[in-house]
Amino acid sequence: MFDAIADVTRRRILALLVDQGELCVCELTAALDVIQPKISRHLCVLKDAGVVLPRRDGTWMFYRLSASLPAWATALLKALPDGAVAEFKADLKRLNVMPGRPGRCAA
Amino acid sequence: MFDAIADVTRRRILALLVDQGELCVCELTAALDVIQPKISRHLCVLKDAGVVLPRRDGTWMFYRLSASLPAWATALLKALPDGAVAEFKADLKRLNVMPGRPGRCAA
DNA sequence: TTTGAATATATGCCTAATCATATATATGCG
DNA sequence: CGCATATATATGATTAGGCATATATTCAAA
Repeated sequence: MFDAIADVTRRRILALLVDQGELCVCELTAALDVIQPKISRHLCVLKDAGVVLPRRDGTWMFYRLSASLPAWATALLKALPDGAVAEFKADLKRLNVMPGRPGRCAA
Repeated sequence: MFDAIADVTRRRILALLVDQGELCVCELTAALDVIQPKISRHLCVLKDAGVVLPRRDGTWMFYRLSASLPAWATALLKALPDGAVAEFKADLKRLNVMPGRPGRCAA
């Protein structure tokens, strides 16, 4: 968990997931404005740490926060969008103006 | 703050400070059973990050948690001794059997 | 059905940078 | 002097980053 939140890019991803619930790689790529392999790598770290869970929907890979986390970790994650991640507002803005955002087909 | 808790040794120090309130370098050295320069270095990181505050009492340098921290940070720190830092119990045990522990002279 | 293209995502490979650590030395206090 | 603490330098290990490429899924066409 501590490794998961040790990196700025991962904290930006987590802040968006706390706020949005579930996002795919291309949405995170657009929101953070960083190249796709970088997003994929950090998502892999978060997945291996058990912090996020993947879900495939056709071509897209959606990631969401894991439900089974210690209370202190959940509390910390919830604090990320509220001031603990400086880039959050800008990231959310880019996400909302992103063209061609995939629709959700519940699993 | 995230840098501060990114390292295991620093988390062990913080867990002890949460539990004990204030400790000097030699106490932390004995409790964690690591060499003194390593403790000093990590305390310097924590001090520069504004997480701990130093106090000199004669030969000893005491460190305590900073009072002005965001709520989420305080909540996180409080969680450290309770399961988030695996070595906490052993560290506390070594602290309590340490010989020649300095007495406190309130500043 | 098979072939091919387009999109989305993951992964090797390499470089650069960051970070923790150890040894040794220096400073400060009694 | 002695004890407690800090710092300087060098080294090793981990890690993020970019680029290119590989895999996977879908859809369209023959």
